[in-house]
Amino acid sequence: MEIKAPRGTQDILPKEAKKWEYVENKIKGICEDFHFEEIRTPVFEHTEVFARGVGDTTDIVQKEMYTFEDRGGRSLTLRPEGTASVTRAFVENKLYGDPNQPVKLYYFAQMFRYERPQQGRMRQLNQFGVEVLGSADPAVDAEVIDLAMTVYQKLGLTSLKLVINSLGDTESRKKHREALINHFSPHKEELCRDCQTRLEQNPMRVLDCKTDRNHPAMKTAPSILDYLNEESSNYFEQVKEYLDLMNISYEVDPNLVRGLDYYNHTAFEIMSEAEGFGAITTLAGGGRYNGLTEQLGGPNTPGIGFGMGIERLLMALEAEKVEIPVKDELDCYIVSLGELPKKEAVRLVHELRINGIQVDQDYQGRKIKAQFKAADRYHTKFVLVLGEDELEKQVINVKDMATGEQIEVPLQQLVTTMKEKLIGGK
RNA sequence: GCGGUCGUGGCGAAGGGGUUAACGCACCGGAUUGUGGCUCCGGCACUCGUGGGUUCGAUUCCCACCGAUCGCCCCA
Repeated sequence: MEIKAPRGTQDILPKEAKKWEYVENKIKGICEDFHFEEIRTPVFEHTEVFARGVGDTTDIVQKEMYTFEDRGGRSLTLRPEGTASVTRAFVENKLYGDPNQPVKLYYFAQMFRYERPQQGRMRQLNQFGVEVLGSADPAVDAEVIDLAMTVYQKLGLTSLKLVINSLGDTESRKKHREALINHFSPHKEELCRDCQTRLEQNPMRVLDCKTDRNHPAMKTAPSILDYLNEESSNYFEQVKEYLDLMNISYEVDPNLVRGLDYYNHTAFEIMSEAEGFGAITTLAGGGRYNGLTEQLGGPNTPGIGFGMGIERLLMALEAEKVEIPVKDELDCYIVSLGELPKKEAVRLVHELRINGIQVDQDYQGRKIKAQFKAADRYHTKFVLVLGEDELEKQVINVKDMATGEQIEVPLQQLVTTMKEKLIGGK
């Protein structure tokens, strides 16, 4: 075993890929119901898109990016998340000028983060995400949260927890920041090393530190909710009101901070509470980012979105033992015996297929018994047996694998007969 | 980036310094000149993760590396 997939990457084999396909289709249908449209952006961007967008002090930018130089000396980065890319595309393509506002977008995309892999944490991961740009209506915040919750619920998950918080606007955050620094500075030496640097760079993130969660200063730390100015506070109240109207239950956690710099106002996270889910519980996270378009050189446009891990979604479905319906059947399989019948089989397979009938045949030189076994493994509905005798009579034996019944059909009528049988059987 | 556990055929899994590496599943062939799901018989590991060391001899002992897995940090 010499060549292996790079660390933190995985192959999605057909059996698993069917589940992905099911989940993706289901989600796309929900996006259509919510009137979101798909956007596809490049896998890599200029590094500054993320450095400026996501924020220099974040873990993602500081230690998790796949950054490389291309042959022209440009610094490029494989996207670690979706919001910065979509916002860049929004600005670059002047979607703010589109008469249809807000612009409601969704994406399925691979993300890349250089981390130590473990279950539910890959270096190449898949996210579904949405971004709404161009509206500062709190009903949009509620809509976006509703979309995420709807996805999980329609897929069959029940053990979910929605946690929300408000990070306030710039003014509120500034005041809160000062309060935090004043509050924690006397205890600085007692905090963990990470928190000591966080205190300087992004004091808010001290709040969701797990190492220091039991430090007495944590409990008395100033809550952002007490520092929201009237506008921010009203905004948050309205978001909650809309959630209430839709009967979406949530928990307010003033320590929910989110790791990325661009967030303000609404922040939220959806977690799984399913048994046996391991250490990782976050299924999706998102929030509002009203200043981001400006940082990426566009006009000031409000935005909100979330990212949802597909790997984790599938894990959650498994943890809750939700059955994913996958098709594992084959309409027809031609068993041929001998040289001439094999030639005729090749022709027949082609003919059936161009008539929209699913069919396969043996390519391993198997004996008849083994061909039947193969057909059985494929869960074939009808096996079509063609030997020298049939060929001479210009007929083929059609065997219904469920009942064991076998009938003789003239080759010329095979397509029509099979069409009838398959439509009737569905 | 840090710590624990692990690495034998396609899969699951025994073994243990000595030369033929159990067993089960799957697969292929036969019993049944051309018909699946049962039964029986037979076949199926030039590198026991990779590299180095100890030894007359290593898959088995030691070291390093790689990978997987669980946890920490952080997040999707």
